[in-house]
Amino acid sequence: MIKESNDKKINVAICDDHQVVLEGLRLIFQQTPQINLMGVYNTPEALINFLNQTETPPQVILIDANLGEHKNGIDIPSKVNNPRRFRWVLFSAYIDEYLVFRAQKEGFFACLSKEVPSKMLIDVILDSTPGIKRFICFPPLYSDEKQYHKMEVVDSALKSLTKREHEIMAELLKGMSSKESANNLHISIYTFETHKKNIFRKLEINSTSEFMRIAIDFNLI
Amino acid sequence: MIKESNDKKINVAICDDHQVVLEGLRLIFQQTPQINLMGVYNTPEALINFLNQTETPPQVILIDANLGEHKNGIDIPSKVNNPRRFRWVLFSAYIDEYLVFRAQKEGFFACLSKEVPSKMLIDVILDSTPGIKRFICFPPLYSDEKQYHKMEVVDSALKSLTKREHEIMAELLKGMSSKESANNLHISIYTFETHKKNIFRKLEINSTSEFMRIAIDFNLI
DNA sequence: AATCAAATACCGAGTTTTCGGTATTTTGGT
DNA sequence: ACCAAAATACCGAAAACTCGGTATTTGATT
Repeated sequence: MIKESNDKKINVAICDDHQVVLEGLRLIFQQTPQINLMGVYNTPEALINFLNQTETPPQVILIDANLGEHKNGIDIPSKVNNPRRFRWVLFSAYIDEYLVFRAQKEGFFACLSKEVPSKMLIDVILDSTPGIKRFICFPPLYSDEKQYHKMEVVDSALKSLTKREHEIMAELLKGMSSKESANNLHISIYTFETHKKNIFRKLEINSTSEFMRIAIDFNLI
Repeated sequence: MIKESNDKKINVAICDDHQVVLEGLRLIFQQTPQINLMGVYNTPEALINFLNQTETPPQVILIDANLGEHKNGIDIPSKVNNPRRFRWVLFSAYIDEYLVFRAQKEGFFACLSKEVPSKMLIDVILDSTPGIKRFICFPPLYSDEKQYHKMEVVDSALKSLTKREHEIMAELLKGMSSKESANNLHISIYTFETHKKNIFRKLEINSTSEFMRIAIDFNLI
């Protein structure tokens, strides 16, 4: 699985839950002399384990955004010791403003759609030498000031929610009435509405439909 | 791009908007003697064009569910002349009950998650000989009677919606109030509510949250 | 010219949600 | 044992939504 790094090749590790992508990338990288594929992982745990233990670290880590079972590649750097040792490249089937927003916050070097030709992927990996600071995104995304504000509000709001508020959110997402939801959680409808009110205030919204829309836009579902 | 069919190899065509998947599958199939890869397409249009014109049709067509820009691989068979000439295999990053439900309705032979190892993918393709009728799904999904009823209701309801009702739906999905939505469409709030009422009746639901939930479950968004 | 589906608009009653309060109990940490 | 945060519960008024009606206009088809 793991090869020794040799010469001046760029050492790369990849993580994707799709076997064909993994095997495809392996074959593609094998045909690229400048790249040395060190490790191929299909779960974030396996990758994190490798990164925290290896003595010959990769320069670049190519990681899929959607790793199944609600796991997101974007959360991986923060779970690795000294994540800034590596150049993280996010590789995703679906790219939207919020994904790019979070990728930048988490210190990713680039965010690429899986639609890009493999040549571009290789170029980005090979360009990933120390010194380059600019965040690379393809296809490029535009987000206006209003959108950016909303992303910041939602992002920090979500982090400030309590455990119970998260449970109320999960209940809201089922699309039932407050009465039903309160019953499900075995609490008074008043309590449910209070939690809801607090969530809405933090998210700066004022209706359940708006909440559902945010859930869609911000991948809460 | 297109090779002549030779001997007893299974002729396969594939369509996926992700370049690395396409290149990966090409390399994988090249290493599989029983498979002859006839064509590789990154848009449904290119695939449909090929299928409607070729004189040496493939036996199996491997097609990605999500083809970007709201295009879905599931809709392709119905756009091809005599689609039952081919064995359609759906290959998707996300699999849920509704996807499988629709795949079966559209006459797909199998529905596979992209998480499956390439060996399984190849096995399914090679098993795809005339005579086998059973629908293959991996990972297998269970859906109870209630879920199935809901899928049937929603599926037929969606087809019965008028043009305007689709526009009202799109507006609903924005998560705004009826007043705002009616304004956006330049119609009276009464009209908007009437359309909404009719949509709800067809979908057998009675709140906007429930509608949003359906939109999520049934990929209306 | 007649017909039918679709789109438009309105009414009213009952229900639910939204949101400003206040207040008590439970829980976790120092 | 104390403190602060979290979770619980309730009130009331305004707003919004749901849903049963009815009814007119528009557009396409026969």
